[in-house]
Amino acid sequence: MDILGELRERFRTALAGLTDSPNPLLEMIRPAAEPKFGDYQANFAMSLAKQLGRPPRDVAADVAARARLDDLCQQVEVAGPGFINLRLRSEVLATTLAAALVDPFLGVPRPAAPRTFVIDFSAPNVAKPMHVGHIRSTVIGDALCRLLRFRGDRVVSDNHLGDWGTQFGMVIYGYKHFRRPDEYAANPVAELSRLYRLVHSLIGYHELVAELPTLKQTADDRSAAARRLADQPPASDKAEAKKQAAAAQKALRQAEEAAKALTEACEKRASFESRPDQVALAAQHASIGQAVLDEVVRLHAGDAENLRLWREFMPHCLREIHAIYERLGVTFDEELGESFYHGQLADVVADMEARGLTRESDGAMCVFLEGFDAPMIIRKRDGAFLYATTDLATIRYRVERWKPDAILYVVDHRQAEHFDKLFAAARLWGYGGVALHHIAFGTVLGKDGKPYKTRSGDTVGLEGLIDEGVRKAFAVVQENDDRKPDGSEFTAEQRAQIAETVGVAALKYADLSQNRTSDYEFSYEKMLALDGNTAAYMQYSYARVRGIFRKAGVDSATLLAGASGSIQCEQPAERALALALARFPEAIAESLADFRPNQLTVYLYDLTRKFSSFFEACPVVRAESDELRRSRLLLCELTGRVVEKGLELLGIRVVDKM
RNA sequence: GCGCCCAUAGCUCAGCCGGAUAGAGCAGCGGAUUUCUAAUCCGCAGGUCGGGGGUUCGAGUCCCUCUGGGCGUGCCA
Repeated sequence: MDILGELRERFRTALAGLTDSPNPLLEMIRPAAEPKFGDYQANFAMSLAKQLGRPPRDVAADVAARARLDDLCQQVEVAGPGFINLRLRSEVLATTLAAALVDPFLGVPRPAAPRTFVIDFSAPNVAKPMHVGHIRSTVIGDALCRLLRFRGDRVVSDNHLGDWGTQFGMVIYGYKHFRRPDEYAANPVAELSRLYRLVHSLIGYHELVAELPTLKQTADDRSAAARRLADQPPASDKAEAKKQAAAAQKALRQAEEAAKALTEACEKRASFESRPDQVALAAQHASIGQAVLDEVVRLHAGDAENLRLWREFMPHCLREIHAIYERLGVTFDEELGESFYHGQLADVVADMEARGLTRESDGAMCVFLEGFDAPMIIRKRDGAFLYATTDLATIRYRVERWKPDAILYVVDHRQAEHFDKLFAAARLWGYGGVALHHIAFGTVLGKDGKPYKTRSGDTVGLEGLIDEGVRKAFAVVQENDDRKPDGSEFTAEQRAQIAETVGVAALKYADLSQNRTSDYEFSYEKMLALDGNTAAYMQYSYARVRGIFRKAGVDSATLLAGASGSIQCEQPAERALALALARFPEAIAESLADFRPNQLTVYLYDLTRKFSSFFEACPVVRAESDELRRSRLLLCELTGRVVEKGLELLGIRVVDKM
């Protein structure tokens, strides 16, 4: 049973006749802020009293009486200005948990009308190695798929691969000019990756050199501006003088930043130029940037050679990223990348044109949208299409093929404006029937508060990130196993397996436990911490549950098949754990209300803490009576299952021992 | 310039649609182990929720404004 749902239904009946819109009021029934207020509290009486023009406490008492809660609550009291505090009967907890124990959905109610979601996430460029920037989309998107499916909705997960853009132009150009045939034959993925990096660095060098004069100019301008402000005589007015000082400070800071940027650029150039072979290559390929774009144009135009190379490279690139997905435990129903939509783009533009939605401007085909300064460009002056065009084609395809109720885009918050425009354009185009959501997330930052990079300023590869996490996890596993009082219990292979599970879990959990909208600071130390809100803490709780069953010599199946007997909640720690277990449905609902997996991590942390307290306070195997032992074993069993399921919904695995 | 986002304990962060005395972890301090995994538990200390104004019975949460920071901003994705 979903207790909160049941309480709301009781109050819905009680509110009949008092208000025409009970839903907002029912939303105000929630878990109690503090244990001393009970288990749940209803906060709507103050607001309802206002509407009715009656004293809030009277309204609260009246509605509480009409809700007929006696069978659910052992105590219902009106407190403060009109809060209704509710304390559940222990029998209600016991029957709720008994039902959850035999329910594959652990008490989470089935939806009356399942909906269909298309979830667009991960979407890496396949021509270059995945990096830290892909972790959030991949992990959050996967968790949302799992959560929605568990709730009973239909989900189509779609990896909208970047398989048709500039990155492929780089690889093709690299292959044509720099390939090492032997290495390509031996290890195509590594060689393609090398070619990508080489071309990328050559283009980067040329751009850097081209950019240098501008950087120098900016640095000079800012420095002059800062000096000018610093030399300004202070204003006589105090407030004005303060403002002046602040402006001078700011100008100085900007000047310093510009100078730093210039210095860094010069250092970068010097570093590149310290290798004569690189300089020679750069000189030989002076217009490599344009040449790469030309390769892309040829590919898009159907050039036989480039298309052949693209078809040859794709399987290698896909194998590379799939290896990472496998390690992360992430799968997709579809992987329809940009290339899939290529043939549909001209028609998208033609169709929108035919409907009178477009207007030509400076040679580009545009959709002008109300509320936006800049139009959405769907065909460039040179005739090429853009990602906006592909995104529109993708919406049309998805709507026609899957008829979804909603499409979710799990994409970096920096693209918010793009999606605002895209969704507005889609509505204009006639696709207003499907709900379109941008599930935005923040940036992964380094210790310096800037986007996470290696010390030399390169992006951090995702595979290396996982390896490092697993390596650090291994050290922890090893240390703890060595320290066990009865001697270590794992083989080297077991240690490695545990480390892989714990390390990957730490990485994913660290990401999922953040509010997705905020940036967060990446730290191995934090994510692999042994306590606090970390994956290891959850996994440890699960392992402890399994440990109890091993010690008790009971397995879950025989426990459940055994003679019935209800769960007791005499001890505060037992009751607190029972209540937390009964709230699993609320946690699922809360996580999906605004697509925030961190709501589930908050719940799991609360649950496992309560389990730890229970573990300390309440002996299970050595309980005073068989009845109590059985009751506690049932609590442990459900805890294990909820933790395992909760982590599974986050894409995280458990281990029996650690 | 315009637009969006952010500012909560020393640090990293929660805080749901406005609800009672703002919560965790880390770091700090003090306890607990002959006991089912101490990868743990219990306790102490730590706050002008960036400043100011407003709406409300009630504001960290909503509105206005200022300050500081991040991001985006017509032919990249």
